[in-house]
Amino acid sequence: MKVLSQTSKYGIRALLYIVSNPSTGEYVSIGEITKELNLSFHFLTKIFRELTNKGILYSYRGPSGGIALAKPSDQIMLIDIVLALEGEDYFDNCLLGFPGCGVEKPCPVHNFWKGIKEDIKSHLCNTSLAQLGEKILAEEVRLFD
Amino acid sequence: MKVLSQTSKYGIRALLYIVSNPSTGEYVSIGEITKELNLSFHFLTKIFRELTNKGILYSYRGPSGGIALAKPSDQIMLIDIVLALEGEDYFDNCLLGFPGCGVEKPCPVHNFWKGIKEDIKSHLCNTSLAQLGEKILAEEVRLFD
DNA sequence: CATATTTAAGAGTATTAATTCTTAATTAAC
DNA sequence: GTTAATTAAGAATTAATACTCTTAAATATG
Ligand code: SF4
Ligand code: SF4
Repeated sequence: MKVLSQTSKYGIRALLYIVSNPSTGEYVSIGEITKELNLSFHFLTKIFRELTNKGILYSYRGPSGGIALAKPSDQIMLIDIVLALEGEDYFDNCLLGFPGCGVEKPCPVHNFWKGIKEDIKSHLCNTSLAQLGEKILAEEVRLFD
Repeated sequence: MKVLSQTSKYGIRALLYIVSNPSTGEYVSIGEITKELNLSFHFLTKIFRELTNKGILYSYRGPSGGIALAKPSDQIMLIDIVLALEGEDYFDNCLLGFPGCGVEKPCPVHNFWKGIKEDIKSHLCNTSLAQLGEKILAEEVRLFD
C-alpha cells in the first residue's frame, strides 16, 4: 500500500525530526538529520531543495548553515508538504480510476473512496508539524526504529 | 495518490467487466475484454494468468475458450483480488512507515492511519464482484469513459 | 490431420521512481 | 586568502513498474 512516495515519507520524517529536536542554532544541518534518521544525505538534500524552492524551508550555506522552517511549525500542515512533493494533482486520480473518472463518471468504488479521500485530505489539512512534534516529544510515537 | 498498481486496477476492472456482461458462453475471451476496456491484451493476459494461478479464475484454451470466475461472483471479494495481485503484505507498511513500524512502534500518523486502513480493509473484505456488477448494470457507476 | 483460435510462459523494452555521484557556489573562521 | 563546512544543481545509475513481443501449448472444427 503505497500512499506516499519515498520522497514524501522521507521529507515529512525529516521535518518532524527538526520540530521534535529543539536545536541550538538557527539552522539544522542536513547531515545531522540524515545521520539520525539513517537516510541518504544526497537524497534528502534534493528533497529539501524542493521544499526550499516551494517556500516551505529556508536554507543557508556554509559552516553552521543548514535548513530551517520558513514558518512556525504550527502553521505548516502535512498537506503543504504532500502537495509540494507529490504534486498538486495528488488527489485527482485514485483507486480504480479510468481516464476521465471522477464525480461525473464515477468508477465502481467512487462513493466509498470519496469518503476515505475526504478523511485523508481533512486530516492532512488539519495536522501541523507542531502537533506531531509534540506527540514525538511525549514519546507517544516515533520517527525511527 | 497511487493506492493500487496498474496491475490491480486493470485486473479489477476486467473482472467487473465480466460480471457486468452476462456472457453467452461459459468462457469470456481476453481479447473481448481488452477491446471493450481498451487495455493491452498481453498485459491483461499476464494479469489473468496470475489470477488463474491463484485460483480466482479458470481458463480454457482454444476456440471459444477464455477465462471464467472460479467461484460465484458474490463469493469473490475485492480483497481477494487485491491481495492476489499486490501481495499478502499489502497492508503492512503504509503511510509514513520506517522499517519495523506498526502498533508497537507507531509512526506519527499511525493512530489516524490505522482507522483509515481498517475502513479500507473492511470495505474490500465486504464488497463482492457481484455487488459492484449490479451497480454497473444499474448504471450508477461505470468502468470506462 | 490441417487450420484457426485462444491462453501460457517468459523474454524483452520502456518508463518512472529511487538513489548515488560529481561539481559548483556560498559562507564562516582562522 | 585559504580552508573547511555546508547547500545547490543536476547528471548518472539502479531498481521497480508498466507494458510489448515472441514462441509454445491446448483445443475446436472441418
Ligand atoms: S474513486 Fe472517483 S476519482 Fe478515484 S478512481 Fe474512482 S472515480 Fe476516479
Ligand atoms: S501507520 Fe502504522 S503501519 Fe502505517 S506506516 Fe505508520 S506506523 Fe507503520
